[in-house]
Amino acid sequence: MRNPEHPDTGDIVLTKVLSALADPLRLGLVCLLADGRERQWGELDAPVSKSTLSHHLKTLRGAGVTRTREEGTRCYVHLRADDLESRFPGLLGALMSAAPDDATPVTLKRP
Amino acid sequence: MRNPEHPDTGDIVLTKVLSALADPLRLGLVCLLADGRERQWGELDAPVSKSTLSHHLKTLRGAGVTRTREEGTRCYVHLRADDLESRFPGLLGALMSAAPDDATPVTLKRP
DNA sequence: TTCGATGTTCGGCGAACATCGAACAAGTTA
DNA sequence: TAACTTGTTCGATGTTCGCCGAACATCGAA
Repeated sequence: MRNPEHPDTGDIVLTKVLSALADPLRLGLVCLLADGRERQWGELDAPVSKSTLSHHLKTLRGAGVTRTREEGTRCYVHLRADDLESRFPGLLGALMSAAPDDATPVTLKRP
Repeated sequence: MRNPEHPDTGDIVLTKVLSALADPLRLGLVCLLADGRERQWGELDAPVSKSTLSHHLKTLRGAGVTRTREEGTRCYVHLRADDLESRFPGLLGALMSAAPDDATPVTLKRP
């Protein structure tokens, strides 16, 4: 992730957001991040390989759903809740209240 | 459409709805239907072939977004707004307020 | 400087998808 | 009955997607 590409808030495209959230695993990631806390890659316990997880996080990032911050070799990710709320008012809340049923559960590795 | 398959309201899956709505053309169809009126297929003016339109409408139907009714050789389609609202409160409204920017415009033939 | 940890990118695979034209099925109408 | 209208289904084609392992790049620590 040499150049983490994050779309500006105004450039977030609805269909891309929907595509990003249409995958159960990515929806699970968003559910986990919905508490607003920033997480490090390594904390995330998802049932896919490292490279696949990287791809999914890239997809979320490219759609404007999450924002990634680098610190040394580590990456931290958090939900762009405020940006999404201002671009698509009410959408995130509506999704989160129904999402847990369909999302692939993503948890945190033991502290 | 020998057997129009419509999922029960309780069986509507969020990720399928999001997938269905992640396509600009299908989003455009939903925008057109958002006024709650029932439309006949022939009324829909979309920039794709007949068979492709049929496929898209089948996708929406299968996801539980629309409901199709047959009458003779004609088919009428309408948005399952109430069902979606009860299953995912607020979702449709949040989508519709931002959708027109990204959706492929679908209009009605000769008004 | 060498090693280990952390992510990214690449190549490849099978599955799913979007699209079209053509053929088909089922009613309506002449 | 024959012709027309309406929508579905069937191949075929090219694209995208999700997934993996392997190779690579980068940084911090020993």
